[in-house]
Amino acid sequence: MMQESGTETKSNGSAIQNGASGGNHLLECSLREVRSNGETPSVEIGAADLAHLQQQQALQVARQLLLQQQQQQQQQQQQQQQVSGLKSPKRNDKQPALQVPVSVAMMTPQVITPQQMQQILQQQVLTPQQLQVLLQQQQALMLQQQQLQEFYKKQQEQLQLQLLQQQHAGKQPKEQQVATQQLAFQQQLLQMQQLQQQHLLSLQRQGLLTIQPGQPTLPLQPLAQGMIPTELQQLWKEVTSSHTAEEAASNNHSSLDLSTTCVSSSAPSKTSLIINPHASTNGQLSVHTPKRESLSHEEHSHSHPLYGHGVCKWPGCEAVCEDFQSFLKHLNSEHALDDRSTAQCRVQMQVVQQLELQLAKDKERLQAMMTHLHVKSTEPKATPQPLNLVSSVTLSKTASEASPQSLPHTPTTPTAPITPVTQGPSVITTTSMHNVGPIRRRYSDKYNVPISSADIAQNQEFYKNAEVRPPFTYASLIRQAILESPEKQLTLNEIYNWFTRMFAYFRRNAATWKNAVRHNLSLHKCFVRVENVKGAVWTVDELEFQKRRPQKISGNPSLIKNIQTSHTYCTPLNAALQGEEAALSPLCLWKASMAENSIPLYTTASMGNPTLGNLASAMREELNGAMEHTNSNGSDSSPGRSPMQAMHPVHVKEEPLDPDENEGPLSLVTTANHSPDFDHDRDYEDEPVNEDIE
DNA sequence: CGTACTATAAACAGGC
DNA sequence: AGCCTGTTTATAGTAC
Repeated sequence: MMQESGTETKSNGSAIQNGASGGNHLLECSLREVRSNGETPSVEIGAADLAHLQQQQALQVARQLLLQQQQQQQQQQQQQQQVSGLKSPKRNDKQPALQVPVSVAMMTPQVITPQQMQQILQQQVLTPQQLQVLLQQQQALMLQQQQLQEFYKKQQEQLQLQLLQQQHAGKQPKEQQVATQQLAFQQQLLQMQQLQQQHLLSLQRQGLLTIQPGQPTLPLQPLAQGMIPTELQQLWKEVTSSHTAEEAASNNHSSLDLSTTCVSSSAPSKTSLIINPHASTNGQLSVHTPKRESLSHEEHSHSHPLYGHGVCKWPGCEAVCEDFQSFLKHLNSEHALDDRSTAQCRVQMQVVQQLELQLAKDKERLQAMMTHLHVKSTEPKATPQPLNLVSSVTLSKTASEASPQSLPHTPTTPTAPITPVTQGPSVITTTSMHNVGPIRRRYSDKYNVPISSADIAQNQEFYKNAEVRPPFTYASLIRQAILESPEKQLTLNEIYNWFTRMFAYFRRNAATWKNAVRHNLSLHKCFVRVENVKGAVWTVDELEFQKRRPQKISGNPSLIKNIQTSHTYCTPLNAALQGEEAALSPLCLWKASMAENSIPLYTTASMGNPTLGNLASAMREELNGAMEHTNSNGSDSSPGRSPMQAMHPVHVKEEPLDPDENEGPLSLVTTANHSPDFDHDRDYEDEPVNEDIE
C-alpha cells in the first residue's frame, strides 16, 4: 500500500514473460536431444532434458532388468533341463536349452502379477524426488543384478564345462554337481527376487507404495521354486563372496570363454538387442554396463552405486559404512537374500515399467502436439537456452534462430548459474558463477519461461539443487511464494526463505537478489504490505497482478493473431477444462492435454511436493495471463479475469511452442497444493548462509 | 526510435 | 553502529 508513492510504473508488467517464451526452447531442446538420442548433449542439456534422460535411463534399466530376469530364467531352465535329462548331447548343451521356448511369464514367478503391479503402481504417488531416488535405486539394482547375472553366467559356464568333463569322466558325480549348480542358479534367481522384494518393502516403508492388506503384496512365492532355504543361504553366501571377488573371478572367466560364448548366444544376444536401441538414446544409459569394469572399477574407486558418502545407499538403508570393505560386508549381510530385497526389486521394476509407459505416452503426445501446433516456430528456435536468465545474451529472434550456442554471455555478467548436471547451451560454466557476485544479468524474458509442466515437476528438484536461474521473474516468484503460504501472506524474511529453499540459485548472491525482491515488492502494486501484529507481511493483490500483464499483450498484433489461430483448438478444450477464462492461446491445449493424461503423474508429484505444485501454479498463472491477455486483446472488455501476463504475449508470438511449457505448469497447477510449508522454509532459513558464503 | 518491462545497483530513511 | 526493511532512483538490456 505504501507504494503508491512509487511511480506508476508499478503497474506490473510482464513478470512472467520470461518464463513463457523460454520454455519452448527448453522443451525443444529436450525433445530434440532425446530423439536425437545418443549423444548426450553435454553442453546443451536443459533441466527438461535431464529429466528425460533420467526417465529414459530408468526405462532402460527396467528393460534390462526384465531381460536379465528372463535370461536368467531361461538359463535356469536350460540348466534344469540339462540336469534332468542329462541325456541331452553334452557338447552342445549350451544351446539346446535355449531353443526351448519358455514363456517368460511362466518362468517369472517372481514377478508380481500384473494386477498387483497395476495396483501398486497406481496407488503409489511419486514425487519427483522420489522418482529420482527410485531411479537411482534402480540403477543400483541394475548394477547388482548385472553382477549377479555375470556371476550366473560364470556359474553356467562352469556348469557346462563340468558337465562336459563329467560326462567324460563319470556319470554319477555329474548329477551331484549339477544339482549344486542348479542350486547356485536358483540362488541367483532367489537373490534377484529378494532384491526386488526388499526394494518393494523399502518403498512401502517409505510410503511410496501402499499395498492393500487384502492383496498378497509381493508374492514371495516365486522364491519357493523348490529351493531349500538353508541350502540357498549357503549358496547365497558363496555367491556373494564370489560376487565380491568378481574381479578376481573375472580373470578366471577367461578360461571359460567357451561357456561364455555359449551363454552369450542365448542371453547376451537378447540383451544386446534390446538394450542397444535404448542405449543409443543415452550414452549414459548404456545398459550394458561392463560388469567387470564397473564392478572392479567401482569397487576400487568406492563408487559403488549402493555406496556413497560412507553410507549404504540401499533403499531405505542408509547404514553407515566407514569404508568400502565394511560396506561390502554390510551389503552382503544386510541386503542379501531377503524377501524384502526381492520385493523391493520387483517394485522398482514395476515403477520403472510404469514410468516407461507413461513417458512413452507423454512423449507421443508432446510430439503430436508440437507438430500440430508449432510446426514452424518450434523448429527455428531450436536450442535456446531455456533456463538461464543469467545469460546476458538475449535470444533475439535472430540470435536464437541462428544457433542456440550463439549465446554470448555478457561480459558484464559472468554469473550464469549453471547446473552442473544440465548444461544448457546457454549456460555459462559454474565457475563463472561462483566467481561473480551479483552482477547484472540481463536476459531476455524469453529465456525465463522455458519450463513445461512436466519440466516443472521434474525440475522442481532440479532447481532446488542446481544453481540454475529459474525462468521466472522476481515478481512471479514472490507472488508464488506468497500464494503458497497458508495464509497467503509472508514476511520479507519468509519470502527470502522460500527463494532459498526452492532455488539453489538463490543461495548465493543474497544481497543481489534480496535487494531485487525488496525492490519488486515495493515497485509492484500487486504486492501489498500489511501491518501485522508481528510486523509487516506481504500479500498479493491478484487484481493488480493480473492487471499489469494485459497491457503488453494487447499491443501485440502477432500475439493476437496467434491467439486467434490457436483459438480454434483451444476453445473446446478451454471450455471443458477451464470454463473460466479459457485462454484463446494454444496454452489451453496444454492444459487440456495435461489434464487428460499426465496429470496423474504430475499431480502425484505435486502432491508429494507442494512446492512443485506451487511452482506449477505459478507457471499456470503466467500461462493464464498470457491467455487472458489474448482474450483481453481480442476484447479488452474483460479486464482482469485471471492472471495474465505480458510474458505470454511475447512467448506466444515468437514461439508457438510455448504450449509445451504451458502444459506442464497447468497440470501441476491444477493439482498444485497450496499448502505451503512454512516449516520447510524454516529449514532452509539457515541455508541462506550458503549463499553468503559464496 | 520510443515505450514498456525487468533486472541490477545503490542511495536513503526508519526501526530495532 | 549495524542490520533489516522498505522506498526510490538510476541504469541497462530486451522486446515490441
